[in-house]
Amino acid sequence: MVARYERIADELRDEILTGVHPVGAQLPSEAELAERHRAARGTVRQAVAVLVAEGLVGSRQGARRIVLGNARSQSFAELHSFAQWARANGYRFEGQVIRQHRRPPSAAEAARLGPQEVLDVLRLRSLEGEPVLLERTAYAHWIAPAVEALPPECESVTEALYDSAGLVFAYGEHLIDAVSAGAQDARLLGVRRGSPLLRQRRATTTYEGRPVECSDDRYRAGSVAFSIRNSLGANSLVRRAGDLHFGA
Amino acid sequence: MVARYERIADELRDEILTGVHPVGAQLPSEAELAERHRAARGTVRQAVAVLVAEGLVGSRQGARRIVLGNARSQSFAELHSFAQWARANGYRFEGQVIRQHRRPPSAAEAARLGPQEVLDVLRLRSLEGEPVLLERTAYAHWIAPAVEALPPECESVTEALYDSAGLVFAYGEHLIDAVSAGAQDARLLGVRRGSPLLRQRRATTTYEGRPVECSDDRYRAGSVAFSIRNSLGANSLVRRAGDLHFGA
DNA sequence: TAAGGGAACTTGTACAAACAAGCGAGCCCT
DNA sequence: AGGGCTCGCTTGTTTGTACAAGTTCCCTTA
Repeated sequence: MVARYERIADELRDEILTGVHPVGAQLPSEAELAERHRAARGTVRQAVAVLVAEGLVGSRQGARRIVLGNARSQSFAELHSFAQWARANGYRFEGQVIRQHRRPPSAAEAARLGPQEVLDVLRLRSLEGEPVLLERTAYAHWIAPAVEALPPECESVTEALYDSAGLVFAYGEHLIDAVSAGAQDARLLGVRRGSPLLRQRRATTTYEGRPVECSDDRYRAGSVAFSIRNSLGANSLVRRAGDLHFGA
Repeated sequence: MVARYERIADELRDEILTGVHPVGAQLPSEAELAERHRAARGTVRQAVAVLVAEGLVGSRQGARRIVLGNARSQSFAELHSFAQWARANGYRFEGQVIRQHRRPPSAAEAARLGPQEVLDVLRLRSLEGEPVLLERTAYAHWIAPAVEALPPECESVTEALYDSAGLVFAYGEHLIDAVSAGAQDARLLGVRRGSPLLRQRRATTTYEGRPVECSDDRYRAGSVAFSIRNSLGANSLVRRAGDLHFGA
């Protein structure tokens, strides 16, 4: 059962994406949309709130809402899972475990995942036949057995863990910066040592807030970019000081 | 006049940040919060929705809400304006225009800003005395005079343009990736040619959706990172294919 | 002609009520 | 002891109403 406001949001998003409401144009008023869909104004407001949160629509008191963009914004899953993102965009991709072993957690990992041993996995992923992403992931102790049971060439770890252990990645925190390729990075990604990599460090938890993994993912420069739309009202991406001068 | 739900949100956020509700703990139920603040349930829902959007709180049907994090998330302005971000975080910073001239727009710029001449500004910014950020910004024709009127060592362009022209940057689209430093980048930022830079390309518009600027900002590696919190429900940061194989 | 003052429209905030849906704990039965 | 079930609690969805606040545009007035 899909909620009413979601169906209205889907329909509106579709109209934006197909150009019925081009970029810069005004959206119908809430009253108009409410009548068209035979819904209460509150329901319509929830629907457009979805589009505002996606950055497709701009909204301010007193003025009609306007269309800001017409690019589909992807889901949490696609941000979180390389495989789901690549599949949703129709890319050819592979994955391969290079190394996998248990070890004591680092200080930073212990703070997030707890003091028990973590499962350290080094995974190389390729897009359109070329190596693109190197993942260094530390899995929490309690999920380690399920990860070890996966085949080394497993396409989507996220989906496999859901199927085998019922695990759902629900919340994530991501830190994005640029680093230069180390010796191992360079060898596995097929770039020169010192060449730029886009790094995404992330920590994810289950619905209950239980920590699942910490990861250091490094993308070959030029292979992927992260995109965000924001507005004065609300945004969640923030700039943070790195550790150049500030020792964090 | 601050909205009721915002005051409730502020109070709740404060309780989370000060540890009254530690990470992993349950938040009071909506009914409880409603009674405590003598507000309707809907108003309380609006308040917690703010915190959910900030990534501080996780929410799912049937279960009590839980605290996910306790780091303050910054505002749109701080993401958009280097000066406002640096000031809010108590850093020492400077800015200096290196070069400034009018020129015809590139194809990409013309698509966003229109066919008229743009004002191209090259600006170097430093943090704690070290050069950290190189901004290459193209301002739309209509705002160019106001930008040219600014002093070359202007600290905050965003604020100066608000004061002088009443300009408000309201919506932005950002694309984040890693590139290697070119000759000019290297010289001005004081790094070796080819060393990694974190690049943020952005396009911003006014409230009315009128394009203001396109910019290519390059941060020295290690100086800043971008941070995002997201959840299965909603997120706006997405991964995008770069132009390595896909010619975008 | 230009400035000023509304009036109509549109979005934002707040309240109240009802039902749906999911979670968790405790209870009962085997 | 363990498994299954029910019941109460909690969050999600929807409707309706009322007023506040900001925008837009037209019309009046100087």
